[in-house]
Amino acid sequence: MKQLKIIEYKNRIGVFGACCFSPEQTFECGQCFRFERNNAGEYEGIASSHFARILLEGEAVVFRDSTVNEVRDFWIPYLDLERDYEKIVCSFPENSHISTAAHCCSGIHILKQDPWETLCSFIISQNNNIPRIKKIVKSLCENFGEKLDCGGYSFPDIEKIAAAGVEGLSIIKSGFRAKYIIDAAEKVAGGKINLETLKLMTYEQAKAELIKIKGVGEKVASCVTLFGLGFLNAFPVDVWIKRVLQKYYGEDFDIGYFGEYAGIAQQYLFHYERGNKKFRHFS
DNA sequence: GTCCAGGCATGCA
DNA sequence: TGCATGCATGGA
Repeated sequence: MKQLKIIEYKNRIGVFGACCFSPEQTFECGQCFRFERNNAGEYEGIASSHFARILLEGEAVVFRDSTVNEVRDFWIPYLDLERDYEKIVCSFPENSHISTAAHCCSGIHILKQDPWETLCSFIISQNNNIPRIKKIVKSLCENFGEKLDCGGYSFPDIEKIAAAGVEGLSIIKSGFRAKYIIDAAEKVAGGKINLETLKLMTYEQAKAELIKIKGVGEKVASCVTLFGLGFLNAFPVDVWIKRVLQKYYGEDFDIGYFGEYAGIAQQYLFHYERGNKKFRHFS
């Protein structure tokens, strides 16, 4: 655990002492869908019903338009700023592909997102591309969320989505995923699945519960446990990760290879592999 | 027009 | 259990 210092100055709030945090890498690596880079080079967006503008200034993680309380109680946990990521990177197997990826993507933090928001977002992510996932999530919030002082919208309540039904949801154009979102909302709103209780289970138990929801399989469930429930050992395997594993680790890859922080390794590999493709594309 | 996108449900062997 | 196919939508 890192000891952080919060300092307020010129209507900004600076957090000092965090380890290896890059807003760009953290918000561009596909784990959340509501943050964008603005003209000032800050990352701005909404998580649940909290708005922030986030940037780096020297050693500090700086927040504009926030209060000290909000930074301390919401954003520091959300951005996982107290965790010692350097120590975790050192725990990965040396001289492997993960070393390169980790070095390159060392600014990624695993966000502690709201479980319901994460569940919805990753149901939407299936067989979809990131720009359109963002578009659909935005539409979901604008149509069913609450308007906030910043001008944006909160992520919608479970009950509001459950009440909308499949037909009501058609406005967001999520296609065949609408029925999955509604099934998730009904199961959670109806108490069949308690998302907070999942945090107290083992990773395997929590995942098994999530897979009871229609449209939630191994991959989506892994993402929800990793980004929404705090299981850093979760290792979501999607098309990109499959490619990486085959390329660098062979067919007989053992899922336990990266240990208790496999999810962090997964994000390094995912972001690194996607970055490589982009690079090739432009070269 | 065709292909593809942080998958999953379904049907069939 | 393992594999093929359809699925809504929109950008390249």
